[in-house]
Amino acid sequence: MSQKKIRNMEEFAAVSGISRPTLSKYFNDPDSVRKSTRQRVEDALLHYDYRPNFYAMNQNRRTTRNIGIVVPYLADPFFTEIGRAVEVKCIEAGYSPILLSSHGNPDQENDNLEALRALKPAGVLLAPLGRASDKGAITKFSTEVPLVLFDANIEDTGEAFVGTDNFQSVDLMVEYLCRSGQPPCFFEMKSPSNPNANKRRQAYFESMARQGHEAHVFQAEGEGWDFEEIGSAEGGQLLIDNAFPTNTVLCSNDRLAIGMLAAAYKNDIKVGLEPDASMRIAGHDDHPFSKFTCPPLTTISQDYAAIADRAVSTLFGIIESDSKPATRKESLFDGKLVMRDSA
Amino acid sequence: MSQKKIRNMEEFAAVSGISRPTLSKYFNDPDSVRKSTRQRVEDALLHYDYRPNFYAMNQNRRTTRNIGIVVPYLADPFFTEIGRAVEVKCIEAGYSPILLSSHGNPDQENDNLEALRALKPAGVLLAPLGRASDKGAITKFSTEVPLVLFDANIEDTGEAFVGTDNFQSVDLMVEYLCRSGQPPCFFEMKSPSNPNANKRRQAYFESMARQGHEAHVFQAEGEGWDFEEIGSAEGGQLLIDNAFPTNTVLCSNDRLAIGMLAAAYKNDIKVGLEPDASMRIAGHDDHPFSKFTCPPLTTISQDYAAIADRAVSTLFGIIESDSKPATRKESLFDGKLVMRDSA
DNA sequence: CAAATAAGTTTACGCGCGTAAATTTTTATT
DNA sequence: AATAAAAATTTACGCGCGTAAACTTATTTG
Repeated sequence: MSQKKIRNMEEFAAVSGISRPTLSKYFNDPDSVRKSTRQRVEDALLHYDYRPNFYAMNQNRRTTRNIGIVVPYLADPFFTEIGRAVEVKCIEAGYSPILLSSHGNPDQENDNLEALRALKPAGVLLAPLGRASDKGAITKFSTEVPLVLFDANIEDTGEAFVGTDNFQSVDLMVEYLCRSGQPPCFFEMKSPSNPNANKRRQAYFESMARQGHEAHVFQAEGEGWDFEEIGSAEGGQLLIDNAFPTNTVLCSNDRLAIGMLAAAYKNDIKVGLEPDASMRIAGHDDHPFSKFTCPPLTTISQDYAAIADRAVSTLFGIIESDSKPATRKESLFDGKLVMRDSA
Repeated sequence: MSQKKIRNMEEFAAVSGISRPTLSKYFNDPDSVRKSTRQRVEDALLHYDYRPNFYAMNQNRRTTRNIGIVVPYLADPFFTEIGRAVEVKCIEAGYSPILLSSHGNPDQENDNLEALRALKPAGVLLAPLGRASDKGAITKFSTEVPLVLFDANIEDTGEAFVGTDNFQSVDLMVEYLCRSGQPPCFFEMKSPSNPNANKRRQAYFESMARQGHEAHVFQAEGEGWDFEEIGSAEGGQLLIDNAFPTNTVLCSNDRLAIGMLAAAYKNDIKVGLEPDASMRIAGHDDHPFSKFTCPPLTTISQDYAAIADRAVSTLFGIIESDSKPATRKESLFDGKLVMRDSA
């Protein structure tokens, strides 16, 4: 590495013996120059410490190579993991992802979109808060930037949606629970922020009807994203009160189930498949912690990899064709049953 | 909001009746212009949709208002929360934080610093991976950008370090455990990536000596960040083998403890303070999940808020004085004992 | 090997804003 | 009201790079 500090592309052109416009082409897309030229540039890069100025670079570009990724709540490891999966796909495609969290707050969600707008991103992948989301703001944003939703759907918003088929996944779970023991009750939040919750309730009803069982839905009060706390407090009370008409509870998501399991343990209510257990509890999402609950949680795993892959490839399809698709496409992937010990 | 689209500051100057240099001053620091002028700008902003171009703005600035925040592993809610706390402090101070995760990978840590370097940030707050970190790269980075370390210390690297006083916190826990029952054994990973682990082991030795008890350290094989898995597999085996000479185990961190609790449950080893319990297990960090383990985990809570506050204010002190401190300062905050049911 | 095509070079302009210097206007002080 | 000080305006330049047009050189093709 030479001592000489390269101040700009002009200087790098001088020392490398390659014209500035060609260097500019190279940095925008190394494959857009001849192989021998690419090699010469890369040799020079080994000798001189130069990188194009990020700000000057993006100023005049029609479109940057930045991709915004917005998740509703990064402190939830489920979103950390799916966010990361999306991030990796973007990097692989040669883009620069920027991961933001809305922290469960619709104002923050809008702030995130505003911040991204300033970065003039090539596209944005958004897992919206759901009910609390400012649909108008998102729709407006979508007119300016290619937008693909994932995880949670908002009708007619964004160019496409990618997520899990809740009807398939819940049916899979209900079918399993009915086959292996008493039919499940359904436990969820009364005003779920996430639209998947509504789909899952509806799927539960339909599936129970198909199985010829009566549906029983229990709804917890409480707002926000402290699902474990709500599951523990309200789900626990239902357990203590013996309020569930069957011995099996399907929770709308793993975090509620995790709270409920903690409450069951605390109240000496044994959960699981063993003969001395009095309850079965199941969840949905295969949260990273579900392996380590007591007992380990039977749940549905979402196909992270497939969702991330499809979301990203859909967005890049739009970006690279430079045209919005005629129809808004929804891609749903199947969940898989993860059988552990809790149900 | 007027229909007319404002394309740049020039146009906004024309419609608002304020000169462009004054607008430029305003956008750099609203308090640098007269109150009446500020009001006129803000009135105009209500009528016209204009924001300075992010890229053009940062191109010629001596220093941007971007702050980099790097945490080792965002899928660990502990880091998500402390990262968020730091982020909020930066926003309050009028800066733009950018949160990045190293995903447990030193190459990624270097990539993150490289990416930040391109953004010419005013400063960076780094929670390093620890042992695996590329100390040379971080030190070099530190010569170019004001750098404050937090959570995990690397000797002589960065302008300052802010974290928890492991000697105080571990002593607090050991003292409590000894007072309330049998003295603790110590369970940790053999090659801990995080330097806090080494401090905690040493603190355990010293504290046990002070209490007049023999120290017993058990080390799990295994690399990486799958702490729960390691705690469950190796800690569980130790439980089954009855390898611990006392009935009390202090885990180096909560995530190991969470895994160990899961293994104890699976093997019908009752953990807790009740008469029929055969083991006590404690952790360190007050991981967001520790409230929901079975039984709830007795642990040490770190003072997130104080650490975030001090780390940010230290960095801003350096940025605003535009001079590196003569001596590298280390700020350590006390941990608090969180008594739950596991020990 | 000539013609056709692809790739690189030269030259030149502009993006949107930071910033400096000289000047004018507004506000504060006596 | 006269003066000093502060703030805003006018004018002007440059940052580092994208990009376009005209031209030259290298590579491919038959």
